[in-house]
Amino acid sequence: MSDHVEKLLLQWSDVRPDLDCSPMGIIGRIGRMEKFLSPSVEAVINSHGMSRIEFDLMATLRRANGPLTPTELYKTTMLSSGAVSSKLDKLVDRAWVERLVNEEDRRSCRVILTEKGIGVIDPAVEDHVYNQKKLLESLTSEEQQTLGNLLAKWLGEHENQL
Amino acid sequence: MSDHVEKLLLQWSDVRPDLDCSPMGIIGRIGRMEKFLSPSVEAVINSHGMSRIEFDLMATLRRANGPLTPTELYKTTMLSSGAVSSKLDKLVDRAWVERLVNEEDRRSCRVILTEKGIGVIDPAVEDHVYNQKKLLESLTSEEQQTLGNLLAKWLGEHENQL
DNA sequence: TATTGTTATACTCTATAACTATA
DNA sequence: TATAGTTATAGAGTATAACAATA
Repeated sequence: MSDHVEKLLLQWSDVRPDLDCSPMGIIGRIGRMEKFLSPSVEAVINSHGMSRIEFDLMATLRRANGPLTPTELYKTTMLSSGAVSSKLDKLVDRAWVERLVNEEDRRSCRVILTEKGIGVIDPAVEDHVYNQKKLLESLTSEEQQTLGNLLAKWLGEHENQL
Repeated sequence: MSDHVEKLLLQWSDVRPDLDCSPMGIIGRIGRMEKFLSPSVEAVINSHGMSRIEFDLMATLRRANGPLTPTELYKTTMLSSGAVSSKLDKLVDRAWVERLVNEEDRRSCRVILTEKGIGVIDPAVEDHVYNQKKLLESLTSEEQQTLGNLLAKWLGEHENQL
């Protein structure tokens, strides 16, 4: 069973035999796997009445198990500060999160999930994880382990370059 | 050296010990690796005076080594037909590609790279591949091989579900 | 009637920076 | 003067479907 990128590499070796295109084999496939995964992940999340970004914010708050500032939120989610602000507005509208005044530094605030918000994000995360599990079933659990470790190794070195 | 997703999994196991979040370890990392790779890939491509989408279209034409219809282009690049149409307009403006009339089916056309276009895409691809190679250097060539094979296996089964 | 490609629309996301209120 | 967060703006991409020309 060959994939799209394999055909692409064959074409390149015909047209530009002087070029070693093997790095495309990995980076091209990472991008392609992302493109295949996204619609499924998005669909599950949307079925819980939220966008993927809103899910990321709520899930970040949930697993932090306590208040976070908008700055902490945009740094861990890799979003811009502006994006976090406007998304928080919409989550506050739905009473899924609250902004608490920070008495120690009144420029800042602390964002928390409401009880209602926890009631929304918990089943969403459960569905999300179940969906992810199904999506990976075409690899054995050993292959999944290996894949996860290789990605973790790469990320460990690149994230720490920041 | 631990990565961001590992910390995230630890947090989940604290807050929701009932949930097996290990699938996040792979899908989360795929998305995160993509987010780290993109800016670098984009920067190299932009330095050749084109957007990533324009690069994808030009590279697709280059390795096809002959004319393609807009339909073939949007299917292989996973873009919408509308996106391809408007991007082709801009590439035609720069005289990097041409639309040839298809005498056999006058609804359709055949898109080709001009000599000028080939002169632009070839060095861009060379730079792109070199950049990708550098980006992967934190993995050994054996690890790269394993990673590519695992991704290819997953994609081979999912792409063929279409 | 179906298909190819183009065009138009509205929507989302992004990046940037101006702005406010505090420190 | 610097920082935290909000707000406003413009640009790029996407999805959708209406549309014209042709089959």
